[in-house]
Amino acid sequence: MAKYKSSFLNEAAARGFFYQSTNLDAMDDYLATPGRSGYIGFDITAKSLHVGHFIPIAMMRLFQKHGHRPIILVGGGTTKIGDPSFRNTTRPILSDEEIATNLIGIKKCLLPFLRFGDGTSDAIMVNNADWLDRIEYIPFLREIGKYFSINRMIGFDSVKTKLESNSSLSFLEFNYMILQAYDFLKLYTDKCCCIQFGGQDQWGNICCGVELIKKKLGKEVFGFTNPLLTTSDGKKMGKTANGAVWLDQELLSAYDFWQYWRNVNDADVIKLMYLFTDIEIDEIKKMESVQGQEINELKKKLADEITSLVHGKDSLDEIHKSAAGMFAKDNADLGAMSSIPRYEINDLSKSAIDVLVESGLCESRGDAKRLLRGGGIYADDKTIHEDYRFQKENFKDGLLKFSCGKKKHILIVLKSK
RNA sequence: GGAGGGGUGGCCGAGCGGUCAAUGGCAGCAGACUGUAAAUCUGCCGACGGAAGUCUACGUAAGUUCGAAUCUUACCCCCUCCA
Repeated sequence: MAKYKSSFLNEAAARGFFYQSTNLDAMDDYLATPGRSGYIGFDITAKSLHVGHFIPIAMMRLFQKHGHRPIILVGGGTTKIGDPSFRNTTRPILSDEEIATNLIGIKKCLLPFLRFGDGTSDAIMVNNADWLDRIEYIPFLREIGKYFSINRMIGFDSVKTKLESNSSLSFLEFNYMILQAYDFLKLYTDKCCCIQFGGQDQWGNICCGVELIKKKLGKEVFGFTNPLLTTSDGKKMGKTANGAVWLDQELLSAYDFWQYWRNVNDADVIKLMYLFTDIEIDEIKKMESVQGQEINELKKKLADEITSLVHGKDSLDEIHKSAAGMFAKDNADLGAMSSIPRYEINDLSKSAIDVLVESGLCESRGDAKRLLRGGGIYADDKTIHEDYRFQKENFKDGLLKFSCGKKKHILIVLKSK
């Protein structure tokens, strides 16, 4: 039944992580023995990872689960250049300080997913600034640059797209793939790392590394890419009203994180179960037949699984309480909903508009007015208008639920003077 | 270095002296329908103001005009071709 000799590949393929790879048979043989090393690179352009990074992370987790050693390469060096692949805008170049701060945040994001340490399958983290920062131009060109064919490089889709889109590709950016290839070479020689993982957009860059090692050392190493994480209607996943779905609690609360998964498209639920939960494959298979409204239960399960992985199991209880209170409208206990943002007022004469703007529920006064006129603002689930006045008797235990649309809520706290 | 084409709101993309806060599309937000889903339909979509209106915006800076996103000049940036 098993398609591959390697248990890792079997599970990775079954769960939907496989997009394409170099010499699959040889890689399968290689991975059939535990204790192998594979790496994934992250650019450190922000201080947290987000859902866009989730597939590679989940896959490294799987890699580790099957007894291999994940190497997380952070691009302290390459972030100073910016990967131009498939992008039409040049990435902003970050300062050394920003990169250093981001590095810490990223490590923090990875801790729940991977076991770091010194054992054979323990993850390690390396920073390519350690070698890239010290490169000397002429020796580098002579030792590495000579293996790259410009003719070939401009043929890569990642580059071609950029060239055809009427945007310029600077020589700086053009070097990105060479440096990434060099990373692979470096990890191969230093850490005996024979596999590079990445998103499908990294294919060109990954192949460069595989080829470099082949040409320079005559050794075969492997590349493996994941499909891009998209929703069933073809959009990129990972955006909420507030922006990206960050893994860092400070950038996105556990409650909002849970809500994100609770609200995914019906058609994506099963796919996400396979990719991001630890639920056994056979068990997920049984869920595939669930239809209609029942899917909501699966979504809750999905949200629970992923949230407890990222933010800890303990966060769930509180999230469930808040969610039930906000959506089931039983208004049981506003006081218990600590996941819902609060905003204090001490003056009942304050206008609804002021509160909406100051609490962050609306972006500007104009925005607040538009929503009020359009009937999109609710106090205690009843539509309110611009002339709304706060009244003491509307507060329950000093709390009043204020909502923008059906999903964004805050609790107004009445502070008695 | 030379010749030509361009830089417009989150993105794409019209406009080419007044009626332009700027057509249209995408994205976004809200409403209806639902299941805290999708699709669909409706409305909104620079800021401030109750409103009249005011301010800020069409690469940057000066200028011509009663009046400029639209014309002129300089500068910056991008693209294409030539060197």
